[in-house]
Amino acid sequence: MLNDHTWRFSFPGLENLSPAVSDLLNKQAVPAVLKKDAVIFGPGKPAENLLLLGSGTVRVQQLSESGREIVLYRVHAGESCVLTTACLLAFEDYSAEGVAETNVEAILIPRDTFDKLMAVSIEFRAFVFEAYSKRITDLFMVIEEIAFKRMDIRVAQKLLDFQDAHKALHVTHQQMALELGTAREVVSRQLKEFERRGWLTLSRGLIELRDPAAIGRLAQAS
Amino acid sequence: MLNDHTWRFSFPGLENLSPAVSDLLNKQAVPAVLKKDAVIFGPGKPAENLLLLGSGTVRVQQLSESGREIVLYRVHAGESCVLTTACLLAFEDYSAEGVAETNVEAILIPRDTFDKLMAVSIEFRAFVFEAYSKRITDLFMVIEEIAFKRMDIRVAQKLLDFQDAHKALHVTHQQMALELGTAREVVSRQLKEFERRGWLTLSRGLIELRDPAAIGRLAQAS
DNA sequence: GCGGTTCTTGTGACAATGTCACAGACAGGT
DNA sequence: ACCTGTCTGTGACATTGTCACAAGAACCGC
Repeated sequence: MLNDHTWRFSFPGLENLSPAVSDLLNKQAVPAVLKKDAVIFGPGKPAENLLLLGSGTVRVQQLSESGREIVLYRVHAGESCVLTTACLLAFEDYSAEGVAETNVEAILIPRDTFDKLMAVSIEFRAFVFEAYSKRITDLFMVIEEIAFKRMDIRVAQKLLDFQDAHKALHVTHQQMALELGTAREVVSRQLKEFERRGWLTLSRGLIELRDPAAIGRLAQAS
Repeated sequence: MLNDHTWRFSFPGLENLSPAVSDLLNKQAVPAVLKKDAVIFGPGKPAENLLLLGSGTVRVQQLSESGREIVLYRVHAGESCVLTTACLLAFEDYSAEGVAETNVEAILIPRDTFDKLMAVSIEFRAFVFEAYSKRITDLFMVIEEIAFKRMDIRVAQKLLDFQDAHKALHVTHQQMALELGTAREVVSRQLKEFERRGWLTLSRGLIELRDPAAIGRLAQAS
């Protein structure tokens, strides 16, 4: 599916390119496949290409010295991973990394092609700037959450966000803690408290929501 | 100083523009002066221009519903404030705002001139992308700090960062708390503890460092 | 099955941080 | 001096983070 030029239909932001630009993109872009859990960029791994995701998701997370982590945001199909070009281009050492959360089909755009596209296409520029804006607002939201929001509310929100079609979550407490940037014990305690209230039931690697409405009411609380 | 075209010498990132590009910039850029404490952008204040700071600083901060705040980063002379164009261009409601921390001399670049410059100048593109990268890494560092670092260490670091030539800080505890995204009482307690150890002396609106070396040792601690 | 191993979860004790309610201290104006 | 608003100090308590450790559950080889 990625070796012809149909892949670009996955990118709503790139629909209105002029034929010449479209052509350039088709000629220079390199399809690639990344395996689940591959580290796409990270401390000491400079990236040379802009990444466009055709399928799958990439998780961007921050590591701390003490071993704790927090998920900053996810890049989904149809979006570009601007960090690979911009953030890693020059700046000081920081410890964010990007990991393929599933198998990923992606398009690599080399640096000079990227630059050419920025020069010739207003649509491409809009596409890139939207990506940047989205990432920055994502980071703002993360900061707001960790700096100002109560942990029980954040746990409740994650439960609702991550539940599947059967109101269940196949995650460990440790994985929840990583999402929230806190310690596993904190998550365990909150979940246990929710279980005590009858809002959910816990088993190994599985959380089943029994009263999503109640959880939702907590998640709404200021 | 801003009504001729000498202002551009303040911007190291814009030194190597070609004459034609330089000319465009000189013709279209609009000098402006912003008073101290002016709100440059914020919730419900869309901005239409890219801002280049000739002098002064702009503080970008996040507000919470509960009234607490945190400083995200500062824009200094010679830098561009990318949020004014990109972040506010479309996205959902968030509550960051930019405030002139001093009187500010700035250059406004209208949206279409900005776009033109992005199209024609590789140097200008590099300038803009560096600005974006810097902001994103700034935000990463803020997240790392508030999520993973101990408060006593963060207070110690701020003391060293903000001290003047006489090892003193003319700030209130409330202002320190805003920098750190915490409550005033927490800062007061930490400072009192430092005073007890003989590291500094406290008086109303003034902190005088007595043993910066000791404070530095704490600031270094993992 | 059985023992060994690893991953996951539970828990208590304690430290660090955040919240709330006040009181007192200080500076400036009148 | 008095009033007023701002700034600082403090105790009590709630929430969150850290540490140490134990118990359960899944998995594997045998």
